[in-house]
Amino acid sequence: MKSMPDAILIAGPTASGKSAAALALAEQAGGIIVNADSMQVYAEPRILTARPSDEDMARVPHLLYGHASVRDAYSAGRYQADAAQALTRAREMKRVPIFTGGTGLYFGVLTEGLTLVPPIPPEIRAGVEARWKEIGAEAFHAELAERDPISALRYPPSDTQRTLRAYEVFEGTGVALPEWQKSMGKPLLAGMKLARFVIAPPRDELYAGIDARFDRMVEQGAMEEADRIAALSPAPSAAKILGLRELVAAHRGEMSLQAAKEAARTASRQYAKRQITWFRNRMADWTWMEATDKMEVITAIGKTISFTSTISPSPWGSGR
RNA sequence: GCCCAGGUAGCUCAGUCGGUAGAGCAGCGGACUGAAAAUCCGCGUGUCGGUGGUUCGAUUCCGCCCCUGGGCA
Repeated sequence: MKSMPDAILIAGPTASGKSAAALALAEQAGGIIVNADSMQVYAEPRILTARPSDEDMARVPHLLYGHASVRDAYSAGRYQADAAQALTRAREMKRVPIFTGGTGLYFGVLTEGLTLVPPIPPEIRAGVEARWKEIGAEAFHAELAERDPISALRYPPSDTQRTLRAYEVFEGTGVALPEWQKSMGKPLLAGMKLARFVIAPPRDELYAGIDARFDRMVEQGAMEEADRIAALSPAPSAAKILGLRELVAAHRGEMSLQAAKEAARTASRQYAKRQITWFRNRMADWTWMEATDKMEVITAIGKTISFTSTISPSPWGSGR
């Protein structure tokens, strides 16, 4: 049967309703949902990261949700390996993988690939970070320029994240990052027939949804969850879960709950804006949907898929 | 009622010895290759409370009015 693409990708900003849409779609299409969100991979937080509920997970198989610990350093590289496994698993189960999430870089791993840089040993990473702290951004940037002039030119000293990365790649491998980047690894979904969607509700609706959702999270115990997670000393990758810092501060009485909520909501809105910027400029050729109602979304997706594919009269069919 | 202080960007405020005004935050646009819910870059969005007067010219000086906060009663 050719009615189904090999994989369906659903990208959308936070609180866009993409998870609900993916769930409904997976039920109809006999699919399996694969996470493409950098924060929903963690096991300990559930409320703060808006992970699918146990009930949802029971309805349709889900992969890569809560399979890592906040204590571990997660990364795009690890996601690549995990997603490859998930893809294999979906094939074994004969279910269409529906990659769902909001992390543009992770979708990049799926559709564009990642440079094959060897893993950098944690000791080296720690050493590089210590060096940065010791001599300061400007001097650090100057040292980077001696090792990797191209990256130093590309990234300003203020871009901590990228200057650290370039520096540690050189320290760890003896080869500059741009050298590595000349050869790109194969995209995980290379050669597959894809149906790609971006769910983008109108900005004001999205923001209103974000605000309402954060209140709901707090009612559900997000503050206690935040405190529990902070106690685990999460790795840097997990420590930036939106709202975590604010709610911990509120829990300790260093900030009013009101102020914490306000700050977290603002941070979430800013995040959604960044996501939209990525989608708009990097996923311009995907199919865009404004719909906020999940039924509208799956109907729209169904139409697109049946239109794209040729033979089967029923896009959802028994499809195997 | 009287006396002080203040009314300038969405918010908190700076400033103009008279030549139509800027910071932070928010917001908007953009970048993005292993921490990406991260990191970084760019953009000021305004009847300067209202109304008269002085002046070539008033957000700025003067009068009156309105509003807010504090004090005295």
